[in-house]
Amino acid sequence: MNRDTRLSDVLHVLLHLDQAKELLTSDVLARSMGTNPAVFRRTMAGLRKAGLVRSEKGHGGGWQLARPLSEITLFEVYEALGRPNLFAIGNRSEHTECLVEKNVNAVVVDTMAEASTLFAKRFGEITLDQIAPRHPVSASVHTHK
Amino acid sequence: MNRDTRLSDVLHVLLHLDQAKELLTSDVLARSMGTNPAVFRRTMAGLRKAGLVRSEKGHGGGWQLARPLSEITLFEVYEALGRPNLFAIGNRSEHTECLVEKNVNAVVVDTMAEASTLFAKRFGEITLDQIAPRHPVSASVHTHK
DNA sequence: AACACATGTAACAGTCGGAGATACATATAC
DNA sequence: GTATATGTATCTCCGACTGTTACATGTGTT
Repeated sequence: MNRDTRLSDVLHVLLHLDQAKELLTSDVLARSMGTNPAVFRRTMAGLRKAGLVRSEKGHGGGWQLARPLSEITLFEVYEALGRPNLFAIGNRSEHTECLVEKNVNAVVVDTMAEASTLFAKRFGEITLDQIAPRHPVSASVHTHK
Repeated sequence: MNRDTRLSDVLHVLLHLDQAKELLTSDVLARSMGTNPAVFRRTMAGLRKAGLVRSEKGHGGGWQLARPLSEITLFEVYEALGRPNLFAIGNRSEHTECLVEKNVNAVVVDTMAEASTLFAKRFGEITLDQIAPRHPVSASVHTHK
């Protein structure tokens, strides 16, 4: 399956936004993310609704952080993306008459729930400033390729 | 993304195999799994190679357990399937020059590794007899729909 | 007002991996 | 030899993220 890279993509962008003094355009940020502006805006829409970033239209417009990195947890970012599915595995049918299948489903679901809790815990503990490089090497946004 | 249901499918089948006195055919087992014989055989091929089950060709042939449920862990089954990918999320590129991206990738990868360890631990602790219903309600294999 | 610039979003094609389906070779019991 | 079952190759189907194009909306400049 194709890996859903939105979380890591968006984190990357947020850290770059923090290093920037002015607004950065979708065009520039999409390039740093390795994709195109439309995909970028689609992905960032949730973060804007969640109040993590602001965007300005028109001449001189672009994107900026709405809060300092220290006040944004990784979990909030994950939620703002719409809590995308974490797992590639699962049960064929959630509701079944078969007792055997019920037991199997329970084991798989329980383990996934545990893992899910672990994700939530770790992500909730980490604020974005903890991920930012201590001594920013460059204030410029790089481009891919 | 489509959920990979092979693990739960196969567990389901193994528990039914334990309840059966004789060999069960791919046709019967595929029906109980809710799929068709070819998919079933493709999925079970790994378990046969791993020595968890045996299969006999020809008239009166079919499948049987090669070991008692108490000597098969959930983790062994997972391995026999070829350790299918557990997660739907990931990083866009594993190797990058960007320091920011490196940090982000590390956080995501580390958390996934932790979750992966949790899966391995839980799965390793559980033998299949622990999932089997205590008092088998029926020795017959049900069919879907 | 006209224009350039930037975001917002809809609509549709591309991609990748599991799942479904068919065909056919191989092996075994009767 | 025939019926029965597995073993496997080869397609197509499907769903979710990704990529792309097109166009509407809003904003600053001249």
